[in-house]
Amino acid sequence: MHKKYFLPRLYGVDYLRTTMPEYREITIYDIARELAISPATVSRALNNHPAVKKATRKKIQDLARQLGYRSNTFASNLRKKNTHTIGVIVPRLSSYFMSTVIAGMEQVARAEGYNLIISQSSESMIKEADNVDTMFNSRVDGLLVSLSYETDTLAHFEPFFKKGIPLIFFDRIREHKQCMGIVIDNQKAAYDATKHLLDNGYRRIMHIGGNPISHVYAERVKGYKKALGDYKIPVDPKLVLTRNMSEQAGVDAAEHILKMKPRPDAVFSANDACAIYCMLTLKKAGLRIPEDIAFAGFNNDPMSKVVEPGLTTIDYPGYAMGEAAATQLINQLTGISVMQATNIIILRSELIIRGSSAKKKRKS
Amino acid sequence: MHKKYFLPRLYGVDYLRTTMPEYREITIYDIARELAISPATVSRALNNHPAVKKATRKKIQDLARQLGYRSNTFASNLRKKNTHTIGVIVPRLSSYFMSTVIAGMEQVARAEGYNLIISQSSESMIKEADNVDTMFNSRVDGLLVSLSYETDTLAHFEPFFKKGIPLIFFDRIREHKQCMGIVIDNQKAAYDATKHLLDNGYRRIMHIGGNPISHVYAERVKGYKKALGDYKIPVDPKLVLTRNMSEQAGVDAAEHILKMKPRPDAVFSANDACAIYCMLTLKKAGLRIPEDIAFAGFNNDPMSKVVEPGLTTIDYPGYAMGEAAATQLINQLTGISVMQATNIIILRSELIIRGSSAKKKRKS
DNA sequence: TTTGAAAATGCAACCGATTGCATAAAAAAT
DNA sequence: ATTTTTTATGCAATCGGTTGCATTTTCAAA
Repeated sequence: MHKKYFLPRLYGVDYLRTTMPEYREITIYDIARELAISPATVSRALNNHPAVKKATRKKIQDLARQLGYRSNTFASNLRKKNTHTIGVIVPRLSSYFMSTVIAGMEQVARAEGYNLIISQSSESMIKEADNVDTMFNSRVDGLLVSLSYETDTLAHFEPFFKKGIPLIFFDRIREHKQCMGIVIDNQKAAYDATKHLLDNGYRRIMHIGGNPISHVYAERVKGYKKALGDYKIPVDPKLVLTRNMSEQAGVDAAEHILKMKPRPDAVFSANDACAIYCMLTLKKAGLRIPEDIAFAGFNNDPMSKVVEPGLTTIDYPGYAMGEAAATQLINQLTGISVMQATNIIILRSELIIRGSSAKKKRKS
Repeated sequence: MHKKYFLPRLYGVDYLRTTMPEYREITIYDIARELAISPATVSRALNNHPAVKKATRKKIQDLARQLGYRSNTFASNLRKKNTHTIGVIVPRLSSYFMSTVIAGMEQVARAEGYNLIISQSSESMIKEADNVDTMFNSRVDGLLVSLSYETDTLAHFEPFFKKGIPLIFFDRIREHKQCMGIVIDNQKAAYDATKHLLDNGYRRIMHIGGNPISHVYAERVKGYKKALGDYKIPVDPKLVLTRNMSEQAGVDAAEHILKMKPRPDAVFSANDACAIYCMLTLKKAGLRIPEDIAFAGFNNDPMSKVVEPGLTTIDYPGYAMGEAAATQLINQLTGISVMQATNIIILRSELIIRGSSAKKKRKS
C-alpha cells in the first residue's frame, strides 16, 4: 500500500533489489524430473504420505537431501491456507518476566516447527488493536496475548473469534467463552503472601495494587482481602492503594506512607518493582525493614534477590507459562485438544520468603 | 517432513482442520469482477503503481477497503520471492538487555511493515547453527544476530553470505567483510569505567571478564588495561579473572578475593550480574563497599540501581541498538544503503556513577 | 491364468498475486 | 482529420506445492 516508485520510464524493472549471482532453488519439479516421476508423488513423499511406496519415498527423500531441497513455505501456505506462524502480543517486551515467557514460547514453537511473530502494545489499547490487525493480516495460525493495561474490551479480537482462529490469553487475561486463559492463581498467591505477613505478626498491612479492570490485579486484591478476612481483620480502604505499579509509583507510595498517622506495619505490593522502590525510599527516610515496616512483592524479579533485605515475593513461572501457552495453542491447531467450555489453566506459583518479611519482634 | 497421518481409508480428507462457517477471503479477483476490470489493474492499483489512472486507483482502493480486502502474503511472496520478514537470533531472550534490544527492533520493523521471527541459541553454537538453518528455510529477507558465547566460526552463516542475504551482527559481533556490526565502543566504555575508579583513588583494580574469544569481552579487557597503562600501573595477571559472568561466577570471584593476600581495592566487572553478586558476597563477609572495595559493572541492569550501594556501571543502549540494527537492515533491503567495505556502527554508551565507586578516603 | 481389490502413481486444477509484453484508449502533435 | 506519442489497461504465464480423482501397477485370491 505504501511502496515507493521512482521509476523513470520503464515500469517493471526491479531497481530496489540487489541482483545476485543466480542461485536457483531446488523445487519438487527438479526432483521429479531427475527421478522421472510426477511432482505429486514427490510432494507426497516429502510429506510422508502413506500412499507412497517406501522405496520411492526413500529415493525421493535421499535425493532431496542431496540436492539441498527446501520446501517453499509460500507455495505450501498459499495452497494449504495455513502459515505455521504464531502471533504473540505483549504489553511490553522489555521486562524480565515477559522475556522469560517468550523464551518458553520460542522453545516450544520451534520444536514444533512454528515461527513466532512478536509485537508489543506498549500498554496501549490502540496499539494492541493495531497489532491484532497486523497479525490478522499476516494470517497467523493462532495468537497468544497478554492484554495491555488499558484494554477494557475484546472487540478488536472479533476478527479472530469470527474466523475461529485460536486465541489464548496468558497472564493478563480476560475471560471469553471462545478462548483459553493461562494464569497463575493470583488470588491464592496474594492470599499466601498476605497470610505470610499475618503469620509473622503484621497486622496493618497495606496493599499496593494495579488497575483492577485487569484480572491479575483484581485477583490479587481479592486474595489480600481474603487473608485479612481469615484473620478477622477488617479491610481498611485507606490501606488499599491503586497505582500503575511503576517504579515511580513505589516512590510515591512511600511518600504517602510517610505521611500516614498510623503507618502500616507491612506492605504487600502487586509487583516487585513497585515494592522495591517503595521499600528503598522508606529506608532512605530512616525506616528499618522489616522492623518498622515489612514488605512482600510479586514476580520474583531478579531485583528482588539483590535488594537489602531480600524481598519476599511470589515466584512467577514465566518460562512455564510461555511453554504452556504455546503448547496449548499448538494442540488446538493440530486438533489434539479442542477448546473446552471454560478453560483456564492455572500454573503453580510459589511464595519465596526473604528478609523483608522476617517475623515481627514482640509488641503488637 | 514430520506430519502425522491417521487417515483410515480416504486420503484427502482434512481431519486436522476445524471446519468453520465458510468465511471466504476477498481476493483481487473479486474486486476485479465487481468493477469489471482486470485483476492486473487491481493488483497495480493496490500497490500504487503509477501506471494506473488516479480515478481507477481510487475506485479500486475504496472498494477494497469496503470489502475488507487483505492481500494474501503467500501469493505475493511466492511470486515476488521476498518475505518482509526479518530473523533475529540471540543467545538468550530472557535478559533485560536483550529484551530491550528486541523491543527496539520490533518498533522499527513494525513501522516499516516487517515482521520479526525470533529465536534463541541458548549460548550454544549448535543451536545457533540450527536456528540459522531454520531462518534460511523460512526465507527471511535478512538476519540480525548476536552471537552465542561458544561461537568461534561463521561457517554456519555461509548460506546467507552465498546468497547475498543481508546479515547484521549486533552486540556480540565478529567481523566479516560481508556484514555490518553494531556495537558500543566496549573498549572505551571499559576504559572510562576503569579510569573512573583510578580517578577516585583506587589502584589495585581487579577485572572480571568473560571469554575473550568474544569481541565484547576482549575489548573490555583492552579498555581496562589501557586505562591502567595511562596511569602507569602494570597489569597484574592475578587481578584479571576470566569467568562465565554468571551470578555464581560473581560469588566465586568474591570467595577468591577473600582469599587473596593483598586484596584488590576495586573490582571492574564486565557485567552487572557478576559485579552485584560478587559485591553482595563480599558485603556479607564483612567488607564495606566502597570503603574496603569499590565496584563498577557494565550494562546498567535494573538491578544495579537497587543494590546498596548503587552500582556504578556503563549504560548500554539496548533499545537504540535494536533500532539501529533493524534500521540498517531495512535500509539494505530497500537499497537505501549499500554495504560498505568495513562497516561497524558504534553507539554511544555512558558511565553511570553510583555509590559503589565513591572517592577513596585518604590513605593509598 | 484370470480376476478383483488394494496400493502407487499421475493428471491437472487449484491457491492469489505479480509482471513482461501487447493492445487499447486518450492526449498531443501535425 | 490523421498520425504520433503517451498513458492505461488487459492477457496470460508464472511462482511451487497440494490434492481430488483417474489411472496404472501390484499382488493375493480364485
